[in-house]
Amino acid sequence: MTRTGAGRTAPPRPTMAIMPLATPDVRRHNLGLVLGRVLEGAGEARADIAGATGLSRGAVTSLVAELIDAGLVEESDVVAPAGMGRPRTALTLAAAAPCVLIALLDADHATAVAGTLAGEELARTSRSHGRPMGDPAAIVGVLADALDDVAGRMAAAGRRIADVCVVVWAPVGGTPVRVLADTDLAWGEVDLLGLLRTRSTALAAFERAGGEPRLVSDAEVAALAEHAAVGGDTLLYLKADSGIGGAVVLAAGDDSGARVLPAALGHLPVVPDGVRCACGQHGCLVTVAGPDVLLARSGLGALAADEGLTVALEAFVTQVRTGDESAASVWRGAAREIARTLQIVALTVAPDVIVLGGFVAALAADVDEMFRAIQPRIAHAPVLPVAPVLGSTLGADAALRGAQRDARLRLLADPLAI
Amino acid sequence: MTRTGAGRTAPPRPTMAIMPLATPDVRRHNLGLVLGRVLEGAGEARADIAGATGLSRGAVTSLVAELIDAGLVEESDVVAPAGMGRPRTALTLAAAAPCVLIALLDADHATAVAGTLAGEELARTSRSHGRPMGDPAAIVGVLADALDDVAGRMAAAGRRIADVCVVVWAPVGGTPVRVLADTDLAWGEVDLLGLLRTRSTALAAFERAGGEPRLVSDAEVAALAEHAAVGGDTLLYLKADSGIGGAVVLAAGDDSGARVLPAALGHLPVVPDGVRCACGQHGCLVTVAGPDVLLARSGLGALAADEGLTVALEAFVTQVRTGDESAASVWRGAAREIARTLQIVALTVAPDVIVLGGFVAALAADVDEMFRAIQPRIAHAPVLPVAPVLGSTLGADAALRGAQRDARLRLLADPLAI
DNA sequence: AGACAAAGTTCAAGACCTGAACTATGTGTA
DNA sequence: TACACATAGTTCAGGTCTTGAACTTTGTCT
Repeated sequence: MTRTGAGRTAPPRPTMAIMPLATPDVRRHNLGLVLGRVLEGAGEARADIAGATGLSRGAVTSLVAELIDAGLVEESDVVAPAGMGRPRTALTLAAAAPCVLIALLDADHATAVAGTLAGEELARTSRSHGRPMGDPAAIVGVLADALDDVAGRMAAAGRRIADVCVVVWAPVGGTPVRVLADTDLAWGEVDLLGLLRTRSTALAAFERAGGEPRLVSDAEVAALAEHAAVGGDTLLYLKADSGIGGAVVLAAGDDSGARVLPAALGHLPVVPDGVRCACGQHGCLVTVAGPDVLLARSGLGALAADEGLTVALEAFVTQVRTGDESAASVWRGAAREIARTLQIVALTVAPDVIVLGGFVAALAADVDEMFRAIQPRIAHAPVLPVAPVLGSTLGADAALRGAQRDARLRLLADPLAI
Repeated sequence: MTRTGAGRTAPPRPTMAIMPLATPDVRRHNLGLVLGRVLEGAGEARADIAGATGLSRGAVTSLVAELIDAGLVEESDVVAPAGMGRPRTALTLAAAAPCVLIALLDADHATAVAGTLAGEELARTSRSHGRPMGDPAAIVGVLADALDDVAGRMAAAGRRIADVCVVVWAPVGGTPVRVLADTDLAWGEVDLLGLLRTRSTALAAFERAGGEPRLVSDAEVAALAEHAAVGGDTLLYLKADSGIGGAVVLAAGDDSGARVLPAALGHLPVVPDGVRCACGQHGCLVTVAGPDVLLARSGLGALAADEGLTVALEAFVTQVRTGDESAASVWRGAAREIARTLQIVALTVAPDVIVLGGFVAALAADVDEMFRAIQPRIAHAPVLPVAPVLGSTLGADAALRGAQRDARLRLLADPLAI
């Protein structure tokens, strides 16, 4: 043991980026506010927006006019059913408004989706990539094809591309951001955006035009989608598919200030001196509650090998829900460990809600029960309600919807830049 | 096990409090920006502020004039040593500017401190409260006396009170905020602000004047102070005095958007099926690394009973640092558990820095070493540097300084309301 | 004493929002 | 059919703020 005083040093202080505000910043903010209402509400009129945002009607008139000029908003032909007085003119996202591209890489598919700023899906291409272990290049080729296919259809429809977001089923980090050495996917550290840029003409064109594509992990955007769906200020998300991941969403009042912390929940060492994990630690959550472990213990390993993980996990869930005692017993053990993990994290971030995604969504009630059972006295204080553990209702599209939401929040910060 | 579908429901969605911006909001923001520079910099002139903030010199002139009118800023007589040209007129916080009151309750003292917005200490009163277990009312009386004493001195000096912040050595939460059932302090759930209001004329007067006193836990404000001192975007703070607490600071770019999550690190159940803890769980960190456990194991229990916890812990640290093998052995075990706890939390919030406060600050290098030793392969990816574990350099005043900083950040959001 | 340099002030111009007056466009009733 | 009424949307004067350039102030240097 060393006992030298300071020893190591802290990272450099980030430059105090405190910016002054001027009148144009007000305009930008309010434009985002108005456009957000147009996207959110189903055909709101100017008067509705004024009421909802607190802006004066005069200001809304001017802001909407600017958004219409920018080609983002249209006056809908459909005049809302009025009561008395002049009928309201419903506002909608312009039919030819720029779109958002999401490229998603999950356990066995490469999917590209184009959507409107409001989250409506315009086009989708999904291809099985066969999961060639250890070779990101092959997978990237499949993803690039899907992306270019969707981008081509958008070009044919006369839509510009406002944002590109690449979602990958693995942890992500660093600057510039890249896919990290992942123990589940068996990749090394990969500059996925860089690889994709060389294969996808659409991505290359987007970057040449000054766009800045983003790379995110599926857990963080899925958590964002769950937060939008279920609410709450602080949300803890745990997802189990072929591995276990998670994220914490902290919403600063409104959603636009939301911050997402990716959390490596699957590799939380919850069993001291437990089984050695591929990540190098001992007793990680995946070693006691990982999908492959559950399948092997409940005799579904062969099915997984034949039909794939997704099918096997569905079978497992069915067995548990139909009362198969063997499967139920395996699941009880796993649910206990998941509940313990959630408890540990809950003590450090105090979530208002906990959401389970992936195949555990259907079994969330069990985890909720166990989670409540292990609450310490201190957390039972009446003023601090225990967070409910909910099953995701978003299904497989959670990550996709979250990525779209993420793109939208980003673009609303400066609508005229779209 | 129940398997009913949804089962429980999520908490109500917070009302989307997205506010429109108008020109007065710009003014408020920029006033805070300028006042912040005056507080931060040592006698900066208008031109310096213009350069640092990006505001035009004309705007700074106007903003400073308004702050001077409000009695917050003064032109210092001390003209800075100039080179060429007209000498700069240094700006400082006004000599009679309103002050901030901090009332701090720790393991054995009740302390009240008055400070300027810049953090300079104006008055302090500290009294031993004898720690009468189970009786908050007696302690509150001592704290109220200290607070009123300091407030009286401020009144005599002609200072208004801009903010009152009560810091308590225990977890805090709920709405309205209160001290939670705490296992270390042996209190129940206490409306500390309410109790204090009935005993302290200063607090009652402050509230009558429209002020909103705050109640925070020492760990969260101490974490804020450490963050200000050491930097980084995400900071994980663990503090061990008579108990173990912690907090996570997330700075959204600049410091003013910082968010602090109180974390009950001492009650993280890190040893499954371990010793039963007073909180109701098993194997909490305090049961294996709590100060009283360490003292008992190293034969310092009697000293603690005689001379108090602080003295005994100092003795323990000295023994460890001077190579007493018994103490060192005890500490090695505790340091290992602390490092494991930090590792678990680090996997969920990915801090840039970890800071240890309390008596472990002096032994941080050991924890740092162990923390690095248990990093899994995945975290050794070159793009994700392992967070350094640093010992606090702020000492016993960390919570106090953090509370002052918290008050300042709050007041800078609307300087004219001061 | 006069040139020079930098700090600080003043003010016209422009960007925005508010609030009130005004116009547009329906429904309900006589 | 006509007229009152209610609600949506527009226009515009007034007020708040910042910018940027011209101007004043107050020193040092030659």
